[in-house]
Amino acid sequence: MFLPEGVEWALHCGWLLSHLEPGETLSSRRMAEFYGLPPAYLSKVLKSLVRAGLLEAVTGPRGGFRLARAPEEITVLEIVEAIEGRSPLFRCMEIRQRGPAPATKSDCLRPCGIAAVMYQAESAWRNTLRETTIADLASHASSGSTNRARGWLRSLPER
Amino acid sequence: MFLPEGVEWALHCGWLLSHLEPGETLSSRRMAEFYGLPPAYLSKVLKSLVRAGLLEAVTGPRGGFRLARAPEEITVLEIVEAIEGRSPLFRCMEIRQRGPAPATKSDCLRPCGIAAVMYQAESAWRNTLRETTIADLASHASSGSTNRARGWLRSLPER
DNA sequence: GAGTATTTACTCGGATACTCGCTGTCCGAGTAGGGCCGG
DNA sequence: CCGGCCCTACTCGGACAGCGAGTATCCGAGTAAATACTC
Repeated sequence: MFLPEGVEWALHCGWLLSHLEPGETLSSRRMAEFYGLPPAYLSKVLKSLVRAGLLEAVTGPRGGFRLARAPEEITVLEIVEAIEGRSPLFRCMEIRQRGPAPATKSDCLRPCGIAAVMYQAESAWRNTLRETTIADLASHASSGSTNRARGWLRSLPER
Repeated sequence: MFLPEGVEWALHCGWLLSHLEPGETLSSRRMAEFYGLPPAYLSKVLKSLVRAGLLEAVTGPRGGFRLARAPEEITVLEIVEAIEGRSPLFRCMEIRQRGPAPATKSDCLRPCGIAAVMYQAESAWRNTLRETTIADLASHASSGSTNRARGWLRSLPER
């Protein structure tokens, strides 16, 4: 059971978009080229980010995507949830209520110990992802990676 | 993207097996009956736990499963990994090495910031699951649940 | 030369196939106990 | 009544279908810029 591959793509693209000048956009086609990804599917992934309000899309020539907010205001968790969905990793099916000796209604007011542990672990996972923003990714990236991205962006046909 | 449903089943069955007397076993059929689960598929799930060394299986009449270790020595994480696999939730495809401006070998000695965050979050998730054992689940369970399980176990045809 | 209508090329957006893993099921090998037969 | 043999019933174990989410792709609507034409 893996996270969708699009999550990784979305995070990398978010990082790349944070290196644009204000107001500038970058097309899905360019990003797919930079990372060697299938353009059509990447477009689908980025569309999810637009729906979630994390990216803004500009149609037409010289159009593309840009961050809808400042990089400091976009967390890794938001991007993950935009692609993967807000549904919990662990879904309690309440099997304790089934069978010949089902749990009573009063017992089920609180989640069972198993669900509690799973929810707690998932909360730890989400909290870690929430503590990192796109800006953090950019500031902690190696200078080599940053220079490569900026250089490639400048090499694109201007305007 | 959900965790396999078998994870929940395995955890509940582990909890139930911890209520057996030493040396006693409980068949897959009985457990499926108790939780209202498809017997064949539950058997498949429990088989994974045997492969992982968490459960012991006894074939033949009056056979079944029992915990391979003391409940205090079996963590929730071990059960999850036995079903779901030891592979990480996030799998870095190293897309930074692809495209027209690939990352250099020296840059890739360390994981990129994105992979680092994902691994850190996953580590937090696993650590939480590792801190809880089957014995903890049993001790924190409501008295109602415990009594229901014990009572049902005693109601089974003896020997 | 300047303004304008047209063409063009490029973008995102939604609707449509394909693949693989989780879900679900089945039947076979093996065993422990119970029953039957003989002494 | 007692011992041994056989048989049955029940268990786990591995191999075989079905479905849904993720993967991948295509074409259409819309737009901004560049172009060509007219005045």
